[in-house]
Amino acid sequence: MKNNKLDGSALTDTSHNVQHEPTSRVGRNEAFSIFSSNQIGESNRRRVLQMLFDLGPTSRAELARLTDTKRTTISGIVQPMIDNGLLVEAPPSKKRGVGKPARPLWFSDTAACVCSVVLMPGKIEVALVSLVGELSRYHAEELLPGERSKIDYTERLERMLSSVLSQATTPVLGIGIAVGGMVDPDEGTILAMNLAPALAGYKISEALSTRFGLDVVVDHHPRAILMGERWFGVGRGLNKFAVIYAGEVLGCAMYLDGAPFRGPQGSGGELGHTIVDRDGRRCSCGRRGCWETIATMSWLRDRAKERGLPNSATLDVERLVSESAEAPEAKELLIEYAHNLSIGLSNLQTLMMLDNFIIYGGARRGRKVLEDLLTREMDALSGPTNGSSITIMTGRDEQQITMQGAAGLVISQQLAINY
Amino acid sequence: MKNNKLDGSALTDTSHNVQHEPTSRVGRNEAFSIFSSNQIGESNRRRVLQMLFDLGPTSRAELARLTDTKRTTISGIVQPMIDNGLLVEAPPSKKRGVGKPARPLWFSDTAACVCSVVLMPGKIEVALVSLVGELSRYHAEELLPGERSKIDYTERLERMLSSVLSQATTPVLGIGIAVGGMVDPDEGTILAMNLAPALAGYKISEALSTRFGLDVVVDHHPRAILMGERWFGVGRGLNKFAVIYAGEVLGCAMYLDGAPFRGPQGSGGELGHTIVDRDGRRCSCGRRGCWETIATMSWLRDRAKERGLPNSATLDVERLVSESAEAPEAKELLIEYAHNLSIGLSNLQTLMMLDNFIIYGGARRGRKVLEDLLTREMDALSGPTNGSSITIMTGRDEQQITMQGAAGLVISQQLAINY
DNA sequence: TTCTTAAGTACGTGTTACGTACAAATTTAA
DNA sequence: TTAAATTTGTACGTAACACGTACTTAAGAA
Repeated sequence: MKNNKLDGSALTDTSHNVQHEPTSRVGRNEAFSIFSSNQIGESNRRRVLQMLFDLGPTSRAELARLTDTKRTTISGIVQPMIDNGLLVEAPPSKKRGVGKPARPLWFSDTAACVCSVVLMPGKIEVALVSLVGELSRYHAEELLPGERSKIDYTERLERMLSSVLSQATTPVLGIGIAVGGMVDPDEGTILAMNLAPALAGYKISEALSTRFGLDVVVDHHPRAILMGERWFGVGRGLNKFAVIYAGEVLGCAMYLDGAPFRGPQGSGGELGHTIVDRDGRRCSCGRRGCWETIATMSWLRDRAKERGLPNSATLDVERLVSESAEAPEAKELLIEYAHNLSIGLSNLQTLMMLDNFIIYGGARRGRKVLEDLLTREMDALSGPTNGSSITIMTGRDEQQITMQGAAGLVISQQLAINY
Repeated sequence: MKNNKLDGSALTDTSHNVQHEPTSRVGRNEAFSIFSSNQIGESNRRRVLQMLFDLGPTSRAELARLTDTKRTTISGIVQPMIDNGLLVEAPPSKKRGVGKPARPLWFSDTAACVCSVVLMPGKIEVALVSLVGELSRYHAEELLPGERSKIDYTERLERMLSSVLSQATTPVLGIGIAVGGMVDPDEGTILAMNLAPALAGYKISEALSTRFGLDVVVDHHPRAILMGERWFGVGRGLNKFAVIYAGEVLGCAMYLDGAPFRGPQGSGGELGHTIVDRDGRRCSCGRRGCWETIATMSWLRDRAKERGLPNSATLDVERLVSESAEAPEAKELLIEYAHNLSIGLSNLQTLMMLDNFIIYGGARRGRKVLEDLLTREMDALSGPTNGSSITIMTGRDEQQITMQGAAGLVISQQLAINY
């Protein structure tokens, strides 16, 4: 078993990156359970690590205050982690008051890392991500349409992983995989992948965990972005926010009550296929008037063409924004796009009381202008009755956050508080 | 402190129903927390009680198997509860195999009860509900439109409570209140109540817990029904289901991941005001095309009038169903109603992967016929791709389930697993 | 220099579930 | 009728853990 005490003891295990028995996945809705005294320690270790992630470098005394426990309790929890090299004592903070200066604790640079994979129909990316979110050993390969058999993917993926893992200078906590398709995170299986049908049914977790002896966690692309924001982005410390992927399709992932929302077989959060236009156009899913029928990039281009905008076939949100400064027709279309996007966001807000949204996908290129428009449209929809302030944020570098998110999947599993 | 050990020790407290310090409400998303050994016991006691609620009478050995613990552990947890009279050993079950016969444990009839209140604009209901869901000492009073000042409500409520509480023959665990209006369950405050504006801002929890020395839990009507179904109805043991109140308004309450969904200030689940008809009619909330604009009773009557159905002004779903057997126009309207209802349900299913729905409100009177129509419409919307089977159930006696649900609010709070 | 304040540590205590061994109650088979 | 098998429930010592008190260390303030 690797690192199953979460005190960093695995860090002194020199046999890392070779055959191990991966820790078992424990879901949130296990059958009935009873705590044992042994589990207390495990649970509390996880809680402390989660706090550190959420808060940044924090002293023992501060942790004790926040948890309403004694300093001695925190010391007892973190000391083995320090001894094992997972945590280090940072130098005392500059602004000091009276009394002995606190020594903030933080993750050691050399403590551990996660191996991240982004698996897309035409591209495989692999890298190492440190516990502070830094990428290294990044490597990417493209797969041409002619070379997308199952064996093409698996051989290449395993070769890339071997290469990157062998370059790791710190222990690897696990392999996190973001997939551009449908996956079952519980089973670790790829269910379907557009443009790469050969991968349907691929038991990627089992295959790679057997091959490399590491925990393997899989999830789909929007949820990986969600975890990236949660661990290393603006979602750090937030217990409730959503990532909206607004591009050629409309994806959504939600962080609710301190945990990512996952339905059975990783489903759920299909905001793009909720009905917002009862008598609207037929959607690819068979329903009528799904959100996807009125707020995707292809809708935008179609609409631009209808309205006679120039170069509508290659229109993207960035260009639409810049053109909207001059051309009233472009501005009208931009507003309509924002309005249609805001309908989905508003429904999510009305139903789940989510009020922090991070925008990815093609809409991300609308940046501040689209943010402001969306905020205005949302306020108009919610009305003044709803006092809660809605925050719309534009995502950062999508490639980086996805890699970090794949790492976040592993971190989340390791820190998951199951009992 | 009353019953804060949850082992039934309060049951031997002869001073029940008088001044006590109510236990503090602990939310789910507390700040960071650390377990102590003492809290383990509390947590495990709650888990065992929750199991018993969910499973019905169950022996120690069975509980031990289900929790993957030793029988001795379960014995240690339940013995004080038996000693204190909360639980009793039922006679051995009839169907026996080899070995010593098991003694199922179950709640004692005389163990405890909850005082339930249903507070509606024109009506106050009070009763006692036993831990097995039986109502007693039911008492209701109506308030005429002329007598709805705040003092009218509070005096009458306190008098009714005094009367019913004094008739309790078993200790009262707390007072659960279902309110036909907007409430803030965290603060225990009534935010707004249609037709009874005087009650806005009434700190009902504080007032009653001071007056009667009992824990007071408040929530709104749909969530009370949700809890009624969870503890005493078809939702027993379910971790994921929704209650839909489809009447003059459209309400919704969700049980997700083993807990009722509550947004800040008790908000959330406002499915009725999600947009399903982008260019539809203006809703009372200011938005356009909310679900409420196409699936309420008043929509049904308006539509019946438009279609020239007889006695449309007094139409209800029961009559529509019976008329639809003969009159094609009635049948068409019924189908349209079912379709419009199913849009909201379908969106909930698509987004949150909910697939168990319990229908209350006027739509409840459609019973089997409407259930079947809704199931068919939902299947049509989801398409054959979605293999998950959706279950639509018609609620039972709304008055009874609401009282039981108000009791369930208290039970949930007492059993809440916060750590 | 001395006092005050705060951070971190050493060690004994109480709560808890666990493990082993045992008593009790019933069915099955000789 | 009797003995073995099987299952339920209990007694008691063990180990893990957070807690509480008292202590040491390191800084600023008087």
